[in-house]
Parts: sequence; C-alpha cells; structure tokens
Amino acid sequence: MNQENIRVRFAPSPTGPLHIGGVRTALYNYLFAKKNKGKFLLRIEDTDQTRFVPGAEEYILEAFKWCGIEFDEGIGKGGPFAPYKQSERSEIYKQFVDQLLESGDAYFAFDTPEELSAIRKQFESEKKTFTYNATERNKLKNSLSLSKAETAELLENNAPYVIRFKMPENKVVVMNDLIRGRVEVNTRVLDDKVLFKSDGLPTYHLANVVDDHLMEISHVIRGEEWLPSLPLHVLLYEALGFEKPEFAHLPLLLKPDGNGKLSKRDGDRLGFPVFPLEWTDPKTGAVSSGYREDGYFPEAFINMLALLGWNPGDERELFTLDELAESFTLERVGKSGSKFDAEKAKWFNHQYLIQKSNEELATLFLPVLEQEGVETDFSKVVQVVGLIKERAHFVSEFWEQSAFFFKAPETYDAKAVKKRWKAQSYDQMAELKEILSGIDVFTSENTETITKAWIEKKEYGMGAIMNAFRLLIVGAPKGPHLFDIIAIIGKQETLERLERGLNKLGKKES
RNA sequence: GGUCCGUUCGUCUAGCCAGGUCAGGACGCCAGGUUUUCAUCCUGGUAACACGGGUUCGAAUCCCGUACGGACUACCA
Repeated sequence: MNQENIRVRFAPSPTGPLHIGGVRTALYNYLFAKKNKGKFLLRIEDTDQTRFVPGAEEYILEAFKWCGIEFDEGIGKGGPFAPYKQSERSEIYKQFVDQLLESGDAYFAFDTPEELSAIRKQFESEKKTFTYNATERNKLKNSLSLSKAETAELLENNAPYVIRFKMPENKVVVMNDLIRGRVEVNTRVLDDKVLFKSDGLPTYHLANVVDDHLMEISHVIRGEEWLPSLPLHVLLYEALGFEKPEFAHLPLLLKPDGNGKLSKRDGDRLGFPVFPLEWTDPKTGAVSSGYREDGYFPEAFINMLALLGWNPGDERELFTLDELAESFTLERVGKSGSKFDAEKAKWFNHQYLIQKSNEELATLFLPVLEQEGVETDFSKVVQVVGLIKERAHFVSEFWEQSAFFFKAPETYDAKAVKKRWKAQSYDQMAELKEILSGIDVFTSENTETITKAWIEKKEYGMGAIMNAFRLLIVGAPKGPHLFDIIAIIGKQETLERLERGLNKLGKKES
C-alpha cells in the first residue's frame, strides 16, 4: 500500500455549510494522505443544481482554511485533472455512460417521475415495496421493454429519459472495506439506479466512480451512509473496466442525546455548534453558530474531532495536526458511531488556551478590552492574562475573570460583605491602607511579606484580613493571588480602592 | 417492511484480529488536600464488557441466535 501513489479526495456538495461530520471525514482523508505522503484533493459534487446554495462553496473553502487543512489539488488549487467541479465535467460523464449503453450495462428509461411515484403508491397500498429491478423493469417504459423502433422514436422526439444501470439479476458482490472487512451483498436486493438524469447531468453514483477513476484516487474514505451503495459502485467500476480503489467507510457522528446521526438542527437545540464557522442561511436568514465564532481555537477543534472515532493506541490526547498525521492509521478508526461531547470539547480548548503564550492571548483579548472602554497598555494585559488563563476555557471568559484589573469595583458582592465585612474590618483596612502607603517597592512579593508580618504582629486573623482586603480590591470573593493583583493595578489604585471601599461599606456596628 | 453496519463506564475510548490483566486511560461527577477567595492544581473515588446459548480448563475477546441502535432504501449527495 505504501508503494503505490496514495491519492484521496474529499467531495462535498455545495448544498449548505459543511457540518463537523464532514469536517472529520475530510480530516481523516487529509491525515491519511499526509501520513502516506500522498495527495489530498477537493472536488465539488454539484450535479444537483436544484440543491445549489449560494455561498456554500466559499464556506467550505473558508472552513478548511480556518482548520488548517490544506488541499494539494482541486477547487481553489487547480491541478492536472481539472476541472474539479462536476457540473463542469458533464461531457466527460457522457462518454462513459455511452460506453455503458454500448456494453448493455445501462439502458434508457422513459418513465416520468409522476408515473413512478404512482406505481410506488400502488405498491405501498398493497404493502409491497417497489424496486426498479430485474423483475419489474420489463413492465416499465424503457429500452429493455420497448422495441428498438419504439425506443428510437422516443429518443428522436426528444422524450425525456434517464439512463439506468442494469443491475445483474442474481449475483453476489463481494466487497472489502478497510474498516469493516468483508461485506457481501446479493444484487437481487439492489435496484437499477439512475446514472444519468433527464437534465443531462449524472447522479452521484456515476460521477464519483468516473471521477475517482480519472483522478486516480487510490482510497475512497467517506461516511458510512455510503456503504449501502458500495455494491453499485463496485459493479460500476467493473462494468466500466476500471481498477477499483480501496474503500473505507467511516462511522457516523451521532447526536449527544438520544440516537441518530448528528444533524444541522441539533447544534442550536443542544447549545453547541455543529458547524466549523457561523452560517447564515441565504433564504431564511437563520444563523447557525460556529466553532470559530464561539471562541474555539482551530487546533482544539481539530484535535477534538480527530479523537472522535480514532485513537492513537496509547494514552496521548493532545496532538498538533502534524502529530495527528504522523500517528494516523485507518486500522485505528473505530467501527461504531460516536456521540459528540460538548464538555470535552471545552476541555480541549482549555488545554490549548493554557498552552498559548500570554502575548498571543493578550492580543486576542485586546478587542474585548477596547469594547469595554478600557484604556490600558499591552504589557499590563500580558501580565493579567498570565494570571487568569488557567481559569478560563475561552478568551471570551477573560473579561469576566479580569475586569477588576481594569476597573475598580462599583458594587460589592452582598454575600461576601455579609460574611467578610465584620465590626473590626473598617479599622483594620484603614490600618492596612496606612501600611501599604508606606511601601515604596510595590511588588507582589514585597507587599505580601510586609502585610503578613503586620498581620502576625497584630495577631489579626489571616482570613479576616485577606478576605476583607480582597472584597475592597476585587468587589467579590474571586480572582487570583491578591498581592499579584495589587502589584498589577499599582499602589495608587490600591490605595484608592481601599479608601473608596472604606467609605462605601463604612464601619459596621458590632 | 427489506438490505447492510454496529453494540466495553453517563460520554470519548484501550483491550478483541494472534482467548488467561483486579477490564486501563481521558472528560464529567463526587470526596480529600493545597490556598486569603473563586478557579486551577494534586490525590483518591464513582462507573462498563446489551442479552442468551455454544466452543474451551478458561471468553469482553472465537461461533450462533436474540434484543436494541443506526445508515440506506429519490431523476439528493
């Protein structure tokens, strides 16, 4: 397998935003290509013009760009097998469908959609299922049931038609799936799938087989929903005389509650994004949230996604894209579907957040500060971020965790006041203010040493002093090491906050 | 309904192919510790082989069946 040229593809249809299941499929293809020094290409499968959604293709490109997944060939990149968009390749498919017609593996069918649905209804009322197959096709309107002359006449009169695959009547198709192993299916349960639609474009089945062959795809790695049509595809390769690629069908991503595959609706219902990027439906204007907009780092998003259905076989959990590519094998992809776990996704983001430099995080935090009307200097933000990043999962939580570094408290947490502002607190804090005002080197270490010495000397309770002190500085029972806080806000601000707190809370009657 | 695929802690999973481990890790949750607060952090704990047969000295692991779940069943991909 390593000898041949590994070429894989991701082939979405531009019918809307790509959801995370699709991103994961693309990711596994990408990792597989990288691991095997192969090529990864992007092809757009837009053979159904009725489902075309404006902006979807751009969305797909932007999503992968954000994720850091790069293509070697295809849409947005070009390459030796261009065009990579199926709607621009209809002439190519035509040749192959002609070949199939010639060899007798395909035939013209003139049944209208209305006729077909009427027959289906009829069957249904008799509690039977209609399949367009060997036992039924002779009763229907097609080039197999009609005489040569009748067929020719219909064709000449431009009667609308589709071209169907002539499914062998009773043949066992043996397939191999890299993830599931050997799979067998008898053709008698299959139907004569439409290969070419009346609009002159191929269906997915024909187009993907032809393109994968022409584009020299070595491994088709796609979602499990395609497994049922694998026999058709295998038969198509054989009928066309193409060499078959290897197949790997990935398990599905399931919704976190209940069962079923994750769908576009689930995200906003459950409160987490299903899409990498935010998406606004061009028709309805409905907005669906995205991981990027929710504050996830692309590295965390990818890491989390990679581990949903694959594992390295050891206990590592944190991987860069390159490390993933290094470790990835299809053998270690699981067989069963995975439920998405929003909590673990947050944990991943936290891991990446704390790994990032304070400078990088400060840069990300700056716009928030600006929006809050805070004027400050970058080095202070860097220091603040260093103290609070451990406590956050997202940059978006920074403000809540650090507002008191930039603004004096306007109110004091009522519960904390009740618990921490005692009869003697006023005098003690007034005394502390005097102590602190006498300190010239206002570092965390220095203020801490002096303050603690004072507490000890006066035999005050450490908890009583520190909690009251925190209340006046922060306004609430939260935040990092208090002496770190006052070192950052500075001596003057510290004294002002003490003064203001003293005035606001006043002396409590005992 | 039919066809195919799947099933280990609440969740993601290791172990299964080459039967023998107290069934391991992570997220979450709970408890304890550290701490001036909250959070972090550290330590510990919680919790699973869907069920029933068979093969075997021995089965999560191999075989069969059942149940449950999912995908597919369009002139959609």
